[in-house]
Amino acid sequence: MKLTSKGRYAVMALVDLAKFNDINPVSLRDISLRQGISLDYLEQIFSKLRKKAIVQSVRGNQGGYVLNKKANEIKLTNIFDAVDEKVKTVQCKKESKKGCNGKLTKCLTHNLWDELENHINDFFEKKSLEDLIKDNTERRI
Amino acid sequence: MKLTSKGRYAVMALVDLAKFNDINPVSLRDISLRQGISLDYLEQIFSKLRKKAIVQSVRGNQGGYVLNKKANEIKLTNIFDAVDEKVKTVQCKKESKKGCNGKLTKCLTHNLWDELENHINDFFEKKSLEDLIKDNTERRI
DNA sequence: AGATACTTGACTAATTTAGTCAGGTTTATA
DNA sequence: TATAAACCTGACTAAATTAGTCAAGTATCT
Repeated sequence: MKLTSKGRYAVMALVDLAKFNDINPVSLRDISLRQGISLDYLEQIFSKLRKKAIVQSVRGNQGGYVLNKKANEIKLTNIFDAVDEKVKTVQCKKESKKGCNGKLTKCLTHNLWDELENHINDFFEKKSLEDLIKDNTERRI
Repeated sequence: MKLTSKGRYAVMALVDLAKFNDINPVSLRDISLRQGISLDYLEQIFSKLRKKAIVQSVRGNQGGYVLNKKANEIKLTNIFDAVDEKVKTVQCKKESKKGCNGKLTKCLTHNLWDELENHINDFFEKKSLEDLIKDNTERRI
């Protein structure tokens, strides 16, 4: 059970963006340097974030990205959703009609995995970008 | 972020085992048939469970496996630990001395991933095999 | 015009997963 | 004591996923 770096990077990059988001847009190049994430990879990630209206791009010289909403309105759920980071505990959900493992009944542990998914998603729905920034400035080393 | 089938199967198999665990040990063959999990794969999984003293094996004809503790003493944590299903949110933990991403400071979101790991592990520590069986018999279809 | 920055899509190496396969050993029971 | 049921072990592998890289643009500010 692990988090992929795409999801992790997306969050890291947005925290960075939110922190340095004053008058000027923040360039991916800067984020790349500060966070140690490849520029090409960041571009892929931000393309997705833009499509989901989490950030806005500013083209041209001195361009970059800006948050498209207030930091307290951006939840982890939104970010993970944008970059296709999903919580998957089990396959059997998709084949909705049938039960699990091709049987007619629900598998013995079906409810458990549902609970687990909800438990994790709860966490993602409660945390906003604002929380993360606060957390970070308060506890800086 | 997804659960691997090794972890999922381990839990399914143990619930099955606990359910059919009366006088006789339960054979992997039966579990394999009931749960639709390959026998060879089950053997790998049970070998690990046995090494961690979660189950006990009974050899010979009419042999099989038996729980080695009471169902309420076996937590999901124990099971996942036995089969190396780990919750990993980030790599940077291992290189304990240094910060994250090879930098000197903690990465911006370090605390977040710690919290997430704890949040998930909490769930695993609270759920016991007994809970799962109860859950299952109560809500059977 | 030129620099800077975003945009898109194809491609790929490495890793992980989810098993399979082969060849054992042990032991209850007939 | 034969034998079948069941466990035990380790090596192997195909498929999927991840974590990017690479190339070739397009847009826009100065």
